[in-house]
Amino acid sequence: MSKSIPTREENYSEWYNEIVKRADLAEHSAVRGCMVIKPYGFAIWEKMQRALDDMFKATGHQNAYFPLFVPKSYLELEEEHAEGFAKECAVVTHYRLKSNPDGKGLIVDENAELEEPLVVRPTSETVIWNSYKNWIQSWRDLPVLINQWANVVRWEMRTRLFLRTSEFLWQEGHTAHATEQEAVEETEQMLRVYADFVENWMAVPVLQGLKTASERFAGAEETYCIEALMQDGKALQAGTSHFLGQNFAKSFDVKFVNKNNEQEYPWATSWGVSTRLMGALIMAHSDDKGLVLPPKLAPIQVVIVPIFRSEEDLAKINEKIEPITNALAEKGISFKVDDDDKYKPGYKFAEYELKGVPVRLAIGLRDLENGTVEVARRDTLSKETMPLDGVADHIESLMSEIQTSLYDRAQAFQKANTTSVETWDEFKAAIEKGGFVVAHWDGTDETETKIKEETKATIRLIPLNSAEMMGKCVYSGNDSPRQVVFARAY
RNA sequence: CGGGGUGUAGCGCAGCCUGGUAGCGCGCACCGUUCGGGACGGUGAGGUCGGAGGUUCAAAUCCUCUCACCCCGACCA
Repeated sequence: MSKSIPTREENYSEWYNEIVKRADLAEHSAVRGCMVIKPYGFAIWEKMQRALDDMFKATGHQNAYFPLFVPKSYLELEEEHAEGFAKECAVVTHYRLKSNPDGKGLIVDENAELEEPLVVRPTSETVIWNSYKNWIQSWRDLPVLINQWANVVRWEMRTRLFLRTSEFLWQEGHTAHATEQEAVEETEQMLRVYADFVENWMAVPVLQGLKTASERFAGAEETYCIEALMQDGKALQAGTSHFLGQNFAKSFDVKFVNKNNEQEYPWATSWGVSTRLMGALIMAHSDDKGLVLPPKLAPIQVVIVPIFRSEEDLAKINEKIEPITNALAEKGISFKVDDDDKYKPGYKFAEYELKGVPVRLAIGLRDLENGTVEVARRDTLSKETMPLDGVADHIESLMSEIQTSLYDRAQAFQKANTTSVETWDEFKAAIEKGGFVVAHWDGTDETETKIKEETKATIRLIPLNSAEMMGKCVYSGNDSPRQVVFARAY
């Protein structure tokens, strides 16, 4: 194992790949486009899941589970949805193998073809609405507020660990409401939940807004999104929340009887975030020494490295460590004492920096004499020696300080890399430089496409609640009612 | 799917051009000395050379096919 990883400056994507590998987050599997999430990486995902799940429950949702397989005929029912996902579906056509009569191994049993092919879910709107048909009859059955944690498959041409894999883990919320207004409110509420999570747990600031028609989820009336800015100046869609109108209700013939005994189609939403958030987390905070994790999502918040020569030294040091770990445990702060004698302290320091552990304590014989301990912060790489007394309290406040500091740093970066432009030349220069570019757009697909072709920049979002501000489209010069946010994106 | 590249020990690589007993560094195991920013010495284990087929007395090396991964594009959370 070489000591250093490429710097962000040298090669950003290689830096990213190395962090994922070296911090033990994930690795490529033998299956094309799929990844193995390793225990340390999965521990972070589990923390994300826990926080999000609590937030979903707090907003009245319940978890359920729907099948992995979607009958092809279901997928076909909502036309735009079908068209949007058709190109990337894995399809199951047979249900049995048999031994190869011409040699060794197994072959598909041609006598075991399914009457109807099953699609491995790229998303679950269709199976779920097929169930909702039975669940929803009266206005009293509404709203239906369901979430599921699941894996989905989208057969991607080019994959990157966490950012885009053929199979990925996510949650998908699927709700049904009696009125359009209620569904829109749900859509917006869940977007705020996502923004809250990403900002307050991941310490990554996001922009919130609406997607343009071309970027909209297949089958949605409106797609809301949160967008985060990565350190290389590219945008990353971190979560989406869709207002689905009555499209799926109509396609699956789901109706309810309202208070006036009239048949109505319910209004739908769906919303999701995925293991892609892991990519956002990595790219938002990490540095050339490795991963940097916000305390709220770090599997190990504090690592304690005793510095010792003999077993006797270690025993003496452990006497001092024990009160600290007891106090940390009481405060609910996770820790690890690494007294492995195989590696030297310097090696351990580098290793835990690579893994992004927010705080490191080092304590040796010198400290025993002085009644001190060395406290190091991963985010600033700063160290201080402080008295043993009160160190747990200090760590507790460090946790929130680091959490806040990471957010502030990311927000300052976002601010510094958001440019407002008026002219096409300014626009091209700003896109080339990277970051979010705020500009007027005439609202046409044609202009959006032209801009994408010429600069590779896409409209990341139309900011929510932005005041009308007349101007001229940066590309066409036509009238534009408001500014939108452009960027090159992942 | 197009263009470029890479597959040889757990990891990183040399060897291939010019066919002839498979090597180096790191890691791993054991022993000793070390231990406050990636320690050192000694001994040792570990490889159907990505896979299949072909040429040849002989293939990591030459030929064909195939699979996987990486980088750059088109598609996408």
